[in-house]
Amino acid sequence: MRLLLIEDDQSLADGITTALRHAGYAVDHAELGVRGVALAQAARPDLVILDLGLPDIDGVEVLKQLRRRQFKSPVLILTARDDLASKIAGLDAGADDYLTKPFAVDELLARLRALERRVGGITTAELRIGDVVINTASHEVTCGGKAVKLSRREFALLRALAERPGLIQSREQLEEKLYSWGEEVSSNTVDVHIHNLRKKLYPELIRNIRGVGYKLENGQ
Amino acid sequence: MRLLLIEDDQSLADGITTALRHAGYAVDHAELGVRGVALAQAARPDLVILDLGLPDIDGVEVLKQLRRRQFKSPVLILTARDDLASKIAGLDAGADDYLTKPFAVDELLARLRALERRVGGITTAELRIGDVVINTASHEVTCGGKAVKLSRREFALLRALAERPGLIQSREQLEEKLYSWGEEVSSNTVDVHIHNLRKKLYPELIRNIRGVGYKLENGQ
DNA sequence: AGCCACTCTTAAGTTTGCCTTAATTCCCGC
DNA sequence: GCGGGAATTAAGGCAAACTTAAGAGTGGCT
Repeated sequence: MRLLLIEDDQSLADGITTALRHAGYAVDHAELGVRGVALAQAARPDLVILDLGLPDIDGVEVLKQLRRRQFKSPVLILTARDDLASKIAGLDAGADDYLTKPFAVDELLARLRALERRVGGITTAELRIGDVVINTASHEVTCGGKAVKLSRREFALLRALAERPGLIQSREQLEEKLYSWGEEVSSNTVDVHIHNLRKKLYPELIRNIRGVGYKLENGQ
Repeated sequence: MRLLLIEDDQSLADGITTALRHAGYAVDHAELGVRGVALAQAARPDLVILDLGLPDIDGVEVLKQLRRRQFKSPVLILTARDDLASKIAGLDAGADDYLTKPFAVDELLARLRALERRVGGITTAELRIGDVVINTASHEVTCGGKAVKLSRREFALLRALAERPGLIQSREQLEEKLYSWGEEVSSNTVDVHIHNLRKKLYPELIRNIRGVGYKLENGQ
């Protein structure tokens, strides 16, 4: 799951970024509105967090530009506690949710999950593939009822596959979902994580199509 | 993946077309707006690349006509660098992305992939020829309900044929669709794959026209 | 701050399965 | 029947995928 954060306050941005990365998101970060618009088009994030109080362009204007360019991913806006006017303007311009500063990171994470679900058309926080159950909120995974402990990357990978069961995704596509800009890997990392997932769950769960990519069996 | 290019500049169109073919797309090409609208309805492409500067109808008008006729596939528009007005008009008329000329082919390919991804779940990724069903997303093929395991090249070949049922395609044309630049083969590879496909599916599916090429029977 | 545990990335070695090649046979049209 | 395109077959080579292990990096705990 790829996410774009448009936020000028460096320390706040750092905090959010690390928290989100820990939660398994690939996070891109822009400090200015113009850069945010560019990044949104280049990186095609699944979610955007947009601070309305940017130093260059007004945040609402950034949002309008995005929507005008057919950018469809949900946008969550961050506003100051008392800035009701721009909050409303933001929602009118196509924001999907808002959060007033200051906020708890857990709250942010919860809202993001809700947004993901809303656009994915999914109603529960659980993904099921065969007898593997993935809880996207608690990051818990069970296989045949037994809890399985997955690391961050393993979880992100499994989830990326589970969101589109049956669909084949290439290594490159999967890497895009796991890694932010400047985090790119240059090895067979995906292979290794796939291997570890197969070991922790069961080998037949993830199938490889030689020369094409990986997919999850379309769970019965 | 089937694609329609509406572009009047012959040399540009040729360049784009070959690049796209090598990237695995089945490309139809129209030089005029009217013809583009007709082809879009006849060929049902999964993606459209539309140059806004056409000699007959205005490109934006083409797009409006398409959308008015319930044409749902994503459309990427090509504009001159400075023609901001028609770019915006294009987006408002239902374009999904744009690219300003001149552009690098890689950029175009990247955008197309992004568009595919965006609509990935929406477009039905199934081709049917008689009782052979080809799922391009999961690379699964069934023949009379039974799953058949195809290798990458076999799948690509079957897909190339199935995208144009009834049309005779020469070995050279098929090779072009299977191999990218610098991968050319110098033997009867296509023959062999055809043979294996016939064995795995059924012999009558693929017909040879002596001296011309191969075709799929126009599914009953 | 320092230590410990855990995870991630890299890279090398191994396995696997597919693709190409090419030789041979088949068959269609002349 | 003859020529040439098409079908068939089998094997070797090769690249993709798998496996393993080690070292770097990270975070957590005391």
